[in-house]
Amino acid sequence: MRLAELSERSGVSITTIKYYLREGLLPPGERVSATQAEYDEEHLRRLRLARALVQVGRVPVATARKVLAAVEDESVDQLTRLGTAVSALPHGPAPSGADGAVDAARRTAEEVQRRLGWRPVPGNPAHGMLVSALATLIRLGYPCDVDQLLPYGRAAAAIAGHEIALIEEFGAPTTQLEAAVALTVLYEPVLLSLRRLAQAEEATRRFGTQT
Amino acid sequence: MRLAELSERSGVSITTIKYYLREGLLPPGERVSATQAEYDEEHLRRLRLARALVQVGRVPVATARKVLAAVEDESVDQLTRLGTAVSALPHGPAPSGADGAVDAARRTAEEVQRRLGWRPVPGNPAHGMLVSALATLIRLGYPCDVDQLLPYGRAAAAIAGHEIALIEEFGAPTTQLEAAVALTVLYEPVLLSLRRLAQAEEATRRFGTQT
DNA sequence: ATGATTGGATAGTGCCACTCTCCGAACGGG
DNA sequence: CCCGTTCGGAGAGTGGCACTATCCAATCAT
Repeated sequence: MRLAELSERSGVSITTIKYYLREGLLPPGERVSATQAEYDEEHLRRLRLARALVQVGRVPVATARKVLAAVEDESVDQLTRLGTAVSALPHGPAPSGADGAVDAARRTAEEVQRRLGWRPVPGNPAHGMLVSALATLIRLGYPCDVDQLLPYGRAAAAIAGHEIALIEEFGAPTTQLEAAVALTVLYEPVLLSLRRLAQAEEATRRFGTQT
Repeated sequence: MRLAELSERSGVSITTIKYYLREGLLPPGERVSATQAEYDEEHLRRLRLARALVQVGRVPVATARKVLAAVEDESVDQLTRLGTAVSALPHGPAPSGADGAVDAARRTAEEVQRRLGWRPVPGNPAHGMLVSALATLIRLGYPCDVDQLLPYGRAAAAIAGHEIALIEEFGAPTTQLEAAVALTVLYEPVLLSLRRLAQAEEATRRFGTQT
């Protein structure tokens, strides 16, 4: 198909697709002549995934390029590709450094992981994200001790189990990786909005009966 | 205290504090002379909360102003203030409109809430956020039927129950509202990073034994 | 008295996701 | 074969946003 059709079927404007091509989010189409290129269903899927990452997942364009590159890199094994792709996703700023709050947060984070029976993964950026968020809570004076966090951890474990099982159902390796990335990013707003809805439900149940 | 001390104790640069004052994130200090103003501990708390919302919660400055204004608006009752504050938080784009995916997403969202026993809250922006995210998943061809979503909903309910109970422990109404906003926003990265850590744990457990 | 500091206002910076505009080559109906 | 249309590509420009650099006059400390 041509650029115009790709644009129509994906709902992404032609100029934006050109921009994505320039930024490497999308591989170039198969050149059929000096000024014409042909795109296939694979391009359409990639474009939709890229669009979802950028718009829904708020992943910066440069980051999305790395993620998609890792998904397609067939030179390494599945688990490494998955790790590379997920590590490239945004994680917020790393903890500032020498700070009492950061030290306390780091200790809490490690204790939580130990209590949940998770093996520590030193290089995981999600760990830095957790420490940074906990340090902020501590600085604001809000409680975030281990007992507070365990319910979150158990909820996360339940969800993750579900997700990994779901991903296993996708056959081809690249399809699995695409699914892993898509589900990791796109279920974030689902989880957060369900949490807010649950909060609203619980708040009205406790604080008031009307409206 | 003076601006300089407020800056030092909060870790926010003087120019940024001035910017926040201009944007209404922080009430002006008490004018002690034509060119001097005095700030108190309340300003420090507000500043730290605003900073956390903007930096960690990625809340736009204009949005943070509305949220903080709702928290301090003592002219209405607690639950309304809470609703206003949380509604002002960012929710991503609303669903596009006339689209088969959006319709299916809306039906799924309502069914999930029904199955979880949550009363439908029509005006809640979190609902739009959920529908929008589900529509994106549907467009990408990933499963997000009711059975997939129920574990997320149950996890969200468990977490929300914990949080509302925690908020009730804060005495003063304004303090409670501040806590509600802070916990809603600042626990988001905590929850998401725990989910990613849980995914990593589960993935290594199933897909490989080393690294 | 006087140099430093303070609070306030205005304009500018840097980043980022697009988007506008132009170009020359190719397609295709007549 | 002709010519208006469409195509892909490339560089510069736009708008939004979170700051930030600079300046100014009043005031404080010595």
